[in-house]
Amino acid sequence: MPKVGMEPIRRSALVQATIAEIGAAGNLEVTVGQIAKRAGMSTALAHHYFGGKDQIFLAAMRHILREFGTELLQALGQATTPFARASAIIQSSFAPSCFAPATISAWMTLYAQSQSSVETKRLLKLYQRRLHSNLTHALRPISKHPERYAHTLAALIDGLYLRAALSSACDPKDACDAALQTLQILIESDQ
Amino acid sequence: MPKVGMEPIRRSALVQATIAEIGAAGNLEVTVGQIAKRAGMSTALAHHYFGGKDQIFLAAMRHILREFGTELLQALGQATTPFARASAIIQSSFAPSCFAPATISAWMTLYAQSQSSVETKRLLKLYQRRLHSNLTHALRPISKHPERYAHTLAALIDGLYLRAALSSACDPKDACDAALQTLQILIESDQ
DNA sequence: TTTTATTGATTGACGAGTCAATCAAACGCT
DNA sequence: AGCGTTTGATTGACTCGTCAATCAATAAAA
Repeated sequence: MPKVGMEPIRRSALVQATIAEIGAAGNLEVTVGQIAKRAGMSTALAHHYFGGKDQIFLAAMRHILREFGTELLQALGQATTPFARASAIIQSSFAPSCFAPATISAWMTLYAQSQSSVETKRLLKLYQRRLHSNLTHALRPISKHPERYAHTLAALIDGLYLRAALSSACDPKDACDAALQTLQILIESDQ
Repeated sequence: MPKVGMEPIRRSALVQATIAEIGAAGNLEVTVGQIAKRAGMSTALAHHYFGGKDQIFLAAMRHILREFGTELLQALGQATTPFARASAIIQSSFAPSCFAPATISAWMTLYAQSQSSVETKRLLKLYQRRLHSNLTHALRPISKHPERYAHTLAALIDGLYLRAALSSACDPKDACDAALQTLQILIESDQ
C-alpha cells in the first residue's frame, strides 16, 4: 500500500535496524540485506533511500551521538552548581542507554572506523570536542586548571567506559563511581 | 628454492605483513591476498601455514601484545622505587612504538573485534589484567587504595591513548604528562 | 621415495549496487 | 465526478566484483 511521505519513516526504521543488527553481530560485518530485512523492506529500497552502505552506517552513528547529546543536555539542565554539572556529565556518560549491546558495538566500530573514514573521524572529534568543552565549562568556576582537568576527565570517562563495556566483570556503576571520585580528588587537589 | 625450515620465517613474515597492511588500510578490511603479496608469497601458502584468515589476524594481535609486554618488562626492570615503577608503566604505554599507525589500527580493531570474537576478547582481557596487576603492585607501597587507583589509572591510560592516537591534534607526550600528573595527584591525595 | 615448500588455477559463496517494471496515491483538467 | 498523467514507493531479479578456501601439480631437498 504505497503511500506518500514514507521517506522519514523508512530512514528511521533503517537506522534502528542498523543499530540492532550491529548490536547482534557485535561488529560491522552486517549486510545491507540483513538490515533491510529487519527493517521490513527490500535491499533495493534501503539503497534507494540512503544511496549506499556507508551512508546507512553514518546515519546510525549520527543517531547514537545525537541521542547521547540530548540526554546529556537534559541532565545538564537540572544541575545548578558547577560541581553538579561536572557530575551530570559523568553520570550521563555511564547511563544505562550507553551500555546497550548495540550502543557498545557502535562505539567500538566508531573508534575502529575513524582510522579509515574521514566522516567517521569527524563525528568522533565532534563528540570529543563537546565533552571537553562541557567539562571545561563546568570546571572553570571550581578549578584552577579547568582545561587540563577536563582533558584528563574526558579521557578517564572514555577509558572507564571501555573497560566497563568490554569486560562483563566490571559494571557501569563502579566505573561511574571511579570517575566521580577522581573528579572529587582533582578538585580538592588544587585548593 | 624450497628449503626446509621455512615455517617460522614464513609465519613471521606474514605477521609483519599483516600489521603493515592493517596499518595502511586503517582497519580490518584487508585481504589474505594483500597480506600474502606483501609477505612475498601466494595466498595458498598463507592458508597453508595459518589455516585461515582469523588465525593470521590473531597471530598479529598476539605479536603486538607480546612486543608491548616485553617493552614494559624492560622498563620495569630499570625502575627502583615504587613510584618509578608506576611511572615506567605509564611511559611504556605511551612509547613511540605504540603510536605506529599499524599499532593504532591493531588496537582499535582489537577493541572492536572483542565484541564478536571470544579469542580476541581473551587477548584484550589478558592485557587489561596485566596492566592492572602491574599498577597495583607498583602502587601498593605508596598508596592506601592500590586496587582502586590502579583501576583508575589503567582506564586513564587507555582513554588518553585513545585520544592521542585518534586525534592528530593531541600528541603522545601530552597524554603521558597528563597521566603522570594524575598519578602524582592521586598519591598525594591520600597522604 | 618421502617429506616439505610452493603456487596457479579454480571453486563456491556472498554481497553491494542497479534496473526495469509494478502499483497506487495525488494532481490537474474538463 | 470522470479521466489521463505524474510522482513516489517498492521489489524481484540480475550483474559484477571480490575473496576465502581448496586442490592438484611441481620442485627440491632429505
